[in-house]
Amino acid sequence: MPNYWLMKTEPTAFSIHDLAKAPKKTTCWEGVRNYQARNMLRDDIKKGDFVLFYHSNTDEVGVYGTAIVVKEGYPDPFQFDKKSKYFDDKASKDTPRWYMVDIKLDQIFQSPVTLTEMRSLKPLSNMKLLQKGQRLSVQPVTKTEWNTIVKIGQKA
DNA sequence: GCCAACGTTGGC
DNA sequence: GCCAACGTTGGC
Repeated sequence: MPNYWLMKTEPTAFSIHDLAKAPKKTTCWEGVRNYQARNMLRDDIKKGDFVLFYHSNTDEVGVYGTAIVVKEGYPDPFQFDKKSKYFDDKASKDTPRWYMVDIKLDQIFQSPVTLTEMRSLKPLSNMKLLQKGQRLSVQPVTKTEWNTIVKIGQKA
């Protein structure tokens, strides 16, 4: 049984359209530097799991499409790269601190399911994303939440 | 650009 | 282990 997740990105840094243009429409999800999110990337997110692709910090905030996990948690190499902004001198190859997964584009929605719209939907009333102060860039999503959003995204 | 909410750091 | 200071996230 696959699980469902939501991943946030700032589209100025990496958007779903960038993912569409990437080789094999696949990218590694580097740069997550939060322990809770790290634990999910390392332990919980499995190959074949589904991802809601969310744009934050933009004019129209919301879910822009879906992706599939094609590679499970492995050490984020940028933590070892002194030139990277994600470099972490407390991490070593023997004891990596940060992890990432690879995801592949599934579909881009006809039009995004906006945060405003999501707030108005009953089945999403308990969704983590909509709770106050929720900043996690990787979050679990229930199957119901997934189905609700994807249905609207596809229809729109 | 503002600012509330949250996470991390570091002195004690 | 406490907590103030600081940095970051992210909606608006």
